[in-house]
Amino acid sequence: MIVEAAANVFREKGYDGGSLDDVAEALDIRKASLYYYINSKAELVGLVFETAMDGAREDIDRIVLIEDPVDRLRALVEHQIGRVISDLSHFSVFFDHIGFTKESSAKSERLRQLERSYVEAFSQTVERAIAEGVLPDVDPRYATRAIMGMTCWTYKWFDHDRHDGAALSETCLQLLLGTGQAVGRQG
Amino acid sequence: MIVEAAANVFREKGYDGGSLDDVAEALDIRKASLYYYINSKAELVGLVFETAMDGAREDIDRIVLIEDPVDRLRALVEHQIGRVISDLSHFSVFFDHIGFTKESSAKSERLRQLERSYVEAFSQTVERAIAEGVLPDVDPRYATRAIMGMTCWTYKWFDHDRHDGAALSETCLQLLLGTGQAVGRQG
DNA sequence: CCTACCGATCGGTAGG
DNA sequence: CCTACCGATCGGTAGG
Repeated sequence: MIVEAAANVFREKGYDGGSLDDVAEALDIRKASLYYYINSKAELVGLVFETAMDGAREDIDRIVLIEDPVDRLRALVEHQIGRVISDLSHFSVFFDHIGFTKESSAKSERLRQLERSYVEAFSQTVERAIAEGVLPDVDPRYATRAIMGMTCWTYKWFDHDRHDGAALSETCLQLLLGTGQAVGRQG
Repeated sequence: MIVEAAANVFREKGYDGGSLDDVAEALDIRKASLYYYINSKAELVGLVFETAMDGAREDIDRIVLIEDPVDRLRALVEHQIGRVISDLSHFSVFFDHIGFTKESSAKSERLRQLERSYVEAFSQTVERAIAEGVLPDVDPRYATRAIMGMTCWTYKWFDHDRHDGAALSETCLQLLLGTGQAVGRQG
């Protein structure tokens, strides 16, 4: 698919560094032919964003409904990491090139809102975990960013041949929940 | 300084998206004049990397020497966050455009080694925290990445007008140490 | 989905 | 530090 090809190109070379010629070459067609499917390069990268977002949004609405606090936090971390590592190209483009769409078109405005509502749901889940005592009593704004960093950062280094997503999720959860023989934690 | 101007331009527009004309304009000179100071665009972005790295390296060598496990971990988190937020432009370029220097010149090889030894020192500090029981008994490789993500991710969202670096550091530490109240603060 | 092409912009150089 | 300029590449269009 054209969106997959674009995601791979933009991941390797960046949005500005990757050309439509590169995308076309990956599809074994000519650049001009791309315009049969898309109207502009900006629209193409918008489709990459959308693909990354749409999948992630499905999960989070379901996660919010989980009742057990630990299960809910676990689901949040596992799904964030799972989404990112199963779609490294899309998320690389999404994370490193958001804000490049200068135009405030209806499309990019919709994307920005999609992202906002995603962060909002993520944030609420963290807030509840704090209120329920599953996480320490910290500033929920910073805790949200910290946990997003912990999980999203994955796209910078994760390699499917060398790393294991489940083990990573487990590590993150243990760091957050403080389980294990942590000092001053029993009680 | 020319490196500061370049960092700002590359942060806002990316390495490929930001032109030498942009950098020159920020300095109120002509593009050709930049070549009195630099030999290429790649060299310029290399100088941006170097600036970000050199500062961070100073700290970490000192942090490794701290004896108290909690103090050492605290210093690691505080300095990582402190460096990133005091140099948002440089680190944005560093994190999002590393690997773009295709040439394996002596310079870029030196930079890659600088980065490797930095990650190595960071990693050792996390490993020791696990061994000493300050962090849960998790895979140190993933724990290193998780903590780097937690702290480095800051460059994506931190705004000096709206956020407080010290409060963020405190939140990260409490999440990691699992204490409701701050640990290791009083003497 | 193609060939052919355009205007704009880019990194970099000549020569002062 | 400047004016002037070059070759290459880019996103996008015409017309089929």
